[in-house]
Amino acid sequence: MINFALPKTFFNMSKCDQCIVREFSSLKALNKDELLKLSDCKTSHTIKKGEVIFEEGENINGIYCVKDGICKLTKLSPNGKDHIVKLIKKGELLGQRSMISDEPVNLSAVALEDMEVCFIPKSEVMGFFDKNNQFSMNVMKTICSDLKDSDDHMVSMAQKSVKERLAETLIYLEETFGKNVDGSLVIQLSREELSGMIGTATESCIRLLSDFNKLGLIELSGKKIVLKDINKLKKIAE
Amino acid sequence: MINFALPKTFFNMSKCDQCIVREFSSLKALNKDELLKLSDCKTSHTIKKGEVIFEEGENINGIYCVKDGICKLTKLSPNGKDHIVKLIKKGELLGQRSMISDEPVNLSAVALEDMEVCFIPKSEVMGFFDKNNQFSMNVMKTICSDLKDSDDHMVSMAQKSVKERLAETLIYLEETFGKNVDGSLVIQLSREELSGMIGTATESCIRLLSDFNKLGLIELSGKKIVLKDINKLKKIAE
DNA sequence: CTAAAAATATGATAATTATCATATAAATGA
DNA sequence: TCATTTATATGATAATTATCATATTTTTAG
Repeated sequence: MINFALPKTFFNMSKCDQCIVREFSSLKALNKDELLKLSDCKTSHTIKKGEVIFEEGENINGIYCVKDGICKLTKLSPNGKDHIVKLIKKGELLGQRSMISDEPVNLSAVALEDMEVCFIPKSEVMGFFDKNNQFSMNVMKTICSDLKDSDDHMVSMAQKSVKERLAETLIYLEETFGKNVDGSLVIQLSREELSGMIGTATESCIRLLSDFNKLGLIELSGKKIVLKDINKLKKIAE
Repeated sequence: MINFALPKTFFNMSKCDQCIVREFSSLKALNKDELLKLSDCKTSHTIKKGEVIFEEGENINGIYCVKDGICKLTKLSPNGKDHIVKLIKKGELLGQRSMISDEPVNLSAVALEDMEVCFIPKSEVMGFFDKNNQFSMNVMKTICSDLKDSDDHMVSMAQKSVKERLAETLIYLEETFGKNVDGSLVIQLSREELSGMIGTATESCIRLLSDFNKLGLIELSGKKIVLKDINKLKKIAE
């Protein structure tokens, strides 16, 4: 997305019907009138890398539409570590479950890159829910998909070794977020974050990355990770 | 529930508006007319302990309402072990996610006790969906609750030790399914099943149960497990 | 640009967990 | 009933993973 660094006021004025990422989410079911209403009530926000969009336990009273950038959804475990439950990229919505359950969010959202997000108040979304069947069906399908992913993920966490989980996660990152021209993963997580995704100590994660590197499965240069042998990685991940 | 071992035909005739477990599920939103329609199209089934209701990958084309008994929802991991993702008791519905996503089920359902279940065809449920807003909202909230549970569960699996997970699971079993007059857990899982819930080798699970027993946290007698010191167990589970 | 802080890396060691072997107890079926 | 299978239990050992210590590299702030 080209951003000419327009002043925030203008950005706030931007119309949802011209927003391309809308097409990637449940919002694609909204008609012109609904989109106009949406434009009026939404607020746009710039989030800097590392900033928190919302925190576990908070009442956010609406949903966020990610216009640009990537964020992590984390949950603090009693052992003091943040587990990364999910990564969210542009086009996706945040806070749907919380809104429907009428509960505080159970995950924190933290920007991994600079982000542009729009906040849509609950009242507005619930209105679409009542009147637009396709919209509510879309939301429902998204949450169902999240549930399936989460169940699958749970089984991986419970049944696979750390090595298997690391291989699986590296493949997931490449498949979901792609690679740069030099072949390196577009999404750059710190070793600590990667550990927080696979559920392991940071040192163990670093050690396994070194092993993969020595075995020629990946290539490490600074923060960059290149997957060199996806087939072998897939075999490890099973 | 008292069951006089009525012939199956009579059982099939039973009316949904007189079914008490309906009140525990999303179906409570249905009105009299809808319940009559439901009675006509549902089929009732007796499932013996150990029998499979549906299997991962199957297209079930409807949902099951659990009238009596408990079943496990499992997913086969590449390591050959069945992971128990969730336990389902009477009053709950099965197969909602699959129906909404219009996908095969991603979990298998196996009876842990003799069960009575009713099958409701997809066409019927989807009709309620369109016409009864409260019903679809109930389903949505159930799935949202499942998603939250699954995310929480995922973090436990990823971040907690086997000992912590075992303590957590024992408490969950007592809180969810209750205890007998002698104080033992109502739900009786084999050691292998318990291992499949916490994601560990059966021997490790047995060993930890022995440890808990020796520490006076639980009492083992045959298949029976009595939680003797819930506070300490909770502390272990964190 | 440089000092300080943070992230990454690796070694040494301890703790956890899995695996294999084997014994005992319980459940099942003819 | 008894034999046979299956489940539970425990020991010995190996493999995995975490923890602590300490370099080294990279990033950040002044």
